Amino acid sequence: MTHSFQHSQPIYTQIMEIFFQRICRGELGPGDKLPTVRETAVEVGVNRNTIQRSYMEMERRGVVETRRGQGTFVTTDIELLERLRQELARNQIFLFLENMRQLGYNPFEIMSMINSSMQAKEDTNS
Amino acid sequence: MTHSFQHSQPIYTQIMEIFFQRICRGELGPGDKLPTVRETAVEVGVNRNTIQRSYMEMERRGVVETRRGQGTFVTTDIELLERLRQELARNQIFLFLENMRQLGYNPFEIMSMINSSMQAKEDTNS
Amino acid sequence: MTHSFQHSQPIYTQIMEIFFQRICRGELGPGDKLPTVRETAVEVGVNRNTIQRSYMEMERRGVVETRRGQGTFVTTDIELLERLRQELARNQIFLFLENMRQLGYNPFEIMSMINSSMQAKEDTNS
Amino acid sequence: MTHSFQHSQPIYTQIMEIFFQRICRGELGPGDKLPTVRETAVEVGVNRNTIQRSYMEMERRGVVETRRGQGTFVTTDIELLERLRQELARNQIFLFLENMRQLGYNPFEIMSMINSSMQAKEDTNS
DNA sequence: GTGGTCTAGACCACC
DNA sequence: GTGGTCTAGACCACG
Repeated sequence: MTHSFQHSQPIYTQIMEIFFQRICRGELGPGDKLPTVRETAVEVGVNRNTIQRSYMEMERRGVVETRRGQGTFVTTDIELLERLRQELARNQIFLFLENMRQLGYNPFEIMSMINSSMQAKEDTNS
Repeated sequence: MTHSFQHSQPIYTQIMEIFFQRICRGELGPGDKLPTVRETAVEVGVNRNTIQRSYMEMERRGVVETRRGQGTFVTTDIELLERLRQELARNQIFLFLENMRQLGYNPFEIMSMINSSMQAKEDTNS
Repeated sequence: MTHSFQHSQPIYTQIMEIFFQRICRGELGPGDKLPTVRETAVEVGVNRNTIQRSYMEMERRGVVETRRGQGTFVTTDIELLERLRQELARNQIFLFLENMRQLGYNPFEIMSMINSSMQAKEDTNS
Repeated sequence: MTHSFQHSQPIYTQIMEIFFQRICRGELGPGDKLPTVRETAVEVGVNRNTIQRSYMEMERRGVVETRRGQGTFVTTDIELLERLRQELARNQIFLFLENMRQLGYNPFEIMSMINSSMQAKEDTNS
C-alpha cells in the first residue's frame, strides 16, 4: 500500500490520522504493537524520519507509547482513546456539515435526509 | 492547483467529481463555460486524454454539453442539475454514515451528535 | 559562541534550556524576537534542523510563538513565563541538594552554610 | 565514559575537579589508588599529557601522592580532605545562589524554597 | 533488531 | 528573508 497524500497538509499529520482511524475503528486495540517505523516507511513509501515524526506526535498526544528497543504500542488508557474517538467523530461531523452546506442544504434538510437514509438502511437489514 | 489522486479509482472519474462539486456548489452555474481541456490538463497536471475522457463522461450524463469550436458548457437543464446535487448529497451522507459506523456510533448517537453540533453553530452565528 | 554539549542529553533540549535560562533571566522579555533559526544554528554550530526542533519544542510548551515569515517570539503570557521560572528554580534546587548530599552534607548543615554564605554577601554589599 | 568539556576552562582543571568530586563523595577514599594516567587518558578520551598535568596539579595541592613505580594515591591527610570537601561545597553554594539570583530570587525566597523542597523530600522518605 | 538524534541539503509557503 | 517539511544517510542507546 503506497498512499497518496494531500499537498495541503503535512504528510506526517496525515499518517498520524490514518493510525488514529485504525485505532478508533478497532483495527489496532489498546496495547497492540504498531508496525515498526521502518516497516511503515516502506509501506507508505516515505522517509523513515517522516514516520518517526508521526509516531512522535502520536506519543506526545498520549495515543501511543514507545519502548526503546521494543517498539511502539497503542496506549492502554481507554478513556484517552474514547476521547480520541469522540474527537474524530466531531471532525467527521464538521466536515460533513460543511460539505452539505456548500451543496446548498440547510440543517433541517440535512436532518431529514439522514433520517430517511438511515431508515432505508434499517429496512435493508430487517 | 495540482491535485493528488487516489490509486483506487480512475483519475478521470475523480476529475469528473471535482467538476460536479464545483457545479453543485455554484462555482460553475448553468450555461457557464468550463475551462478548455488543455487548460484543465495543465491545471491538474495530467494528460489531455484523461481530461478529455472526463468531459466525455460528463456529457454522457448530460451534465455538460460540448459545442464544436466553442467549448464545453454546463447544461441549462436545471432539473438534471438538481438531481445531480441530490446524488452528491446522498453520496456524502452514505460515506459519512459509514465512517461514523466504523467509529462505533449507532444511528441514534449520530443524530444527537449532529443535532448538538448544529445548535452550537447556530449559537455562534446568533 | 560555539557551545559544547553534553552527550547524555539531546542537543535540541540543551539549546531549549539555554533559551529558557535567557528568558527567565530577562535577557529575552515577553514579546521579544528570538534570533532566527539560521542565526542560532550558526551561533551554536549545529544544524538548522536541530535548532528548528528546539524552537518547535519551545512552541509546544507555549514559551514562544512562531509567526510564519516573521520569526519566533517569546510569549506574552506572563503567567506561563512565571511558571517556567519556578520550574527552572525547582530544578536548580533539586540538583544543588543532590550535589550537596553526595558531598555528605545533611539538610541542616546545608541551611546553615547557605545562611552564612548569604550573610557574607550582604556584608560585602553594605 | 567519554566526557564533554567546556571550552572556557582548561581540560586538565576539569579533569581534576572530576577527581575531587569522586574523592569527596567517597568513591575514592583516603589511601585509594587512582587509575593510571594511561587508563584515565583512554577513559576520558584525551591526551596522556593532559591527564599527567591534572595529576601533578592535584599532587601540588596535596590531595594525591604519587609513588614512583606504584601509582597515584589519595592522601591520607583527612583534615586536608575535609577542607577540600568544604571548598567544593562552598563552590556549589556560590554557583547555586548566583543562578537563583539570575532567575530573580532574593535570599529570603531561596531559603523558603529550599526549606519546602527539603520537607517534601523528608515526607517522601518517611 | 527497536526507536532517537543529527546532518546536509532541498523545496515550499508566507510576508 | 522567515519558519516548515521532507529526504537520504549516518550514528547512537537500549534490549
